[in-house]
Amino acid sequence: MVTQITPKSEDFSRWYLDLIRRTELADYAPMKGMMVIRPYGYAIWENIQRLLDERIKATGHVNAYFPLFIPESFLRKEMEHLEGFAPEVAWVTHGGDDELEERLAVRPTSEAIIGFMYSKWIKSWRDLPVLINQWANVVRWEKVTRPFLRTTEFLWQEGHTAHESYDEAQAETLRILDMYREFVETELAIPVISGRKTDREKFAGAVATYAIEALMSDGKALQMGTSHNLGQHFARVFNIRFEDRNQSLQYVWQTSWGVSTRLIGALVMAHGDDSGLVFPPRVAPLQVVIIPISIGNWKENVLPAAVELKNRLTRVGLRVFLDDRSEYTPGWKFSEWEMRGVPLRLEIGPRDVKNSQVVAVRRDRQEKSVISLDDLEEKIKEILTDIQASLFNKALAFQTENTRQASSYEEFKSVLENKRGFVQAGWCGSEDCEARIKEETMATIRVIPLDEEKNQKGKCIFCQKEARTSAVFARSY
RNA sequence: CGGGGAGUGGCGCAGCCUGGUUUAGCGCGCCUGCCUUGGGAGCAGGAGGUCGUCGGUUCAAAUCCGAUCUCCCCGACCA
Repeated sequence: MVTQITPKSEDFSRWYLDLIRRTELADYAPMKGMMVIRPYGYAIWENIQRLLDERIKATGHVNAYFPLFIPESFLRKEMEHLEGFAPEVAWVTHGGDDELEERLAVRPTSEAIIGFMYSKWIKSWRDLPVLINQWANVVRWEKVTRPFLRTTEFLWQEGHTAHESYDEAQAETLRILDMYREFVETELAIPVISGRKTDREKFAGAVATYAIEALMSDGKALQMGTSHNLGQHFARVFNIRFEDRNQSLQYVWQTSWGVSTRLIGALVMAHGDDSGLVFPPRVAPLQVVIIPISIGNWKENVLPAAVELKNRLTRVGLRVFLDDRSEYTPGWKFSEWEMRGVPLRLEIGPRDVKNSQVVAVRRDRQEKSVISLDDLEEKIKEILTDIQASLFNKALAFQTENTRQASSYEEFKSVLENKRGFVQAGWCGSEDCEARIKEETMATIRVIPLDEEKNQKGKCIFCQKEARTSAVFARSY
């Protein structure tokens, strides 16, 4: 028997942890909260990087790299920022045996060091906008960790931009938010809700934080990406000034934004099922696995056709693996690759060779179909496109089903207790109501949707006063 | 960081309460050979563990005591 994973329905959390290790996405490192992203998991990150980097560059940004260490005094310049991150900063106090004059923070995020450099680089309105992104690792000493969702060290991209005006910075903040939404929906096949964070939930040092939030299949929400309008907070403390078109000295307006390896955890939790992982073809480490049916002297009768199959598909740019290991039976391989979430499996045996065909089985629906070798490439691409779309549609249907309106606080509590999911309700805007709701239901305001106008406002779900806006609540990771 | 649970070959576990017949055991996996292969095959043989780590009690510690590291669950904090 093969090591089974805990069924998703039985214990979601254990299912998630079992699956990640069993499928070799990641493994625990011996230090608290740290993990190794193994090749199968890292391949997803590489796909995410490639597909997102294209978009970042297409919107005019360029990549650079800033230091891992940030002097303590830099972090102290923006107090709100420091207070927000202080509890989770790792400090370097020694270089070799010598104690440092000033402690260095291992970056929890790079606003401070980038702000310092921007003050050196920006002098004139002609230098603006500065649109820089970096792919990097950051460290946050979290108390509770979970592979991919929250680890002490994680990989991400962080964009840092500087602009002439508030309006321009705000436009950038929203442009990126929408870029993230489009990226996550198109490539990860995960539908999201875009919106603004409340002051309580916003980034330490930002004027406003926007986020995309998705629903995992256990009904809890996960923040998938954030985009911050930093206003002039960092510009003032790092003295990032430019002479504007009217020859007057101005502080720049900044933004910052990021997505992390957490997205890999989201893929697992949004699409996975009891048989294991289910990856959308666009980011799957492998898109097609070919399994030769090993009967008789299959190495002579079947294998050459399987190799040819692999070559044809590789030639058109697909990520293909031919599992020609003779020590495993076809049945074993079927289960194994299903667990690893490969979107499409092609079976080829003597029967298929004779008929110039392959048997295709899609992971999302476990459906078998026979494909003629004559129109192999087009057919496979077609199926992969369909899998990508149907995964998104399935997730969207789930999100729609699990997004509810609450008209009374009783209903609100009951939904969060029994069904979870997103709950839309009126909110008066008071932090007190927000805090009390969290205390009583464990739910937080995930976002205030961007298109507030369209939402029914009515009364605050908690205090019954006139609602200032509609908000989306959920229990979250 | 508080409350609870847990660390025993790669994985899942038993043994611990009541220290010594345990040469630390079982299932899966792994290695070798044969035989199989259209949904996780079978047989035979074999390798692999100073019981998380450090210290203490004892003639004797996987077992009792202390510390520490790590993981999991529930809270407080967070991409």
